[in-house]
Amino acid sequence: MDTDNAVVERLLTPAEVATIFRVDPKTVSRWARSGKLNARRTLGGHRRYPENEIWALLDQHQGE
Amino acid sequence: MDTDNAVVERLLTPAEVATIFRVDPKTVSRWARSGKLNARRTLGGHRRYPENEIWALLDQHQGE
DNA sequence: AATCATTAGGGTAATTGGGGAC
DNA sequence: ATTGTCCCAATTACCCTAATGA
Repeated sequence: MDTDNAVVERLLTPAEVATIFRVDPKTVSRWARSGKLNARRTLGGHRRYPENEIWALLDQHQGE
Repeated sequence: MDTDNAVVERLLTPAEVATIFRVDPKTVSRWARSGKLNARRTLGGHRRYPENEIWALLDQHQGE
């Protein structure tokens, strides 16, 4: 298994992003819908968020 | 000289697909059973997924 | 042959999306 | 203007056993 260990962007669930920012998961969805947050979709329509983007946004809003 | 380098579709295991979409392997099985995902079968009945299709679906559901 | 991780099933909790409203 | 909460339907996660894969 794992024939080709390509670097795939790791995705976070809405709940995980919500925990990181200390907000409600619904708020995370609002961010995504308003374009503030980039998101992939599962085939069922649930959102998955690129981990590196989340951390980048966290750092970016530091010290404000 | 590339005598017999036919383009063979690379197959991914359920666990690999699950990792890519950040879902449970069972969810991938449900996608296959509902026709959302194309799948081949091992002789024992386990599913294998064409890699190309997986990446295409992941990219396709980008945005919004 | 024997071990151990993975998968297919099926059932039942938990999460998520969407919509609007407060 | 942003966030949290409530509702509902759909999707997904976790539980188990038996079979397959390696």
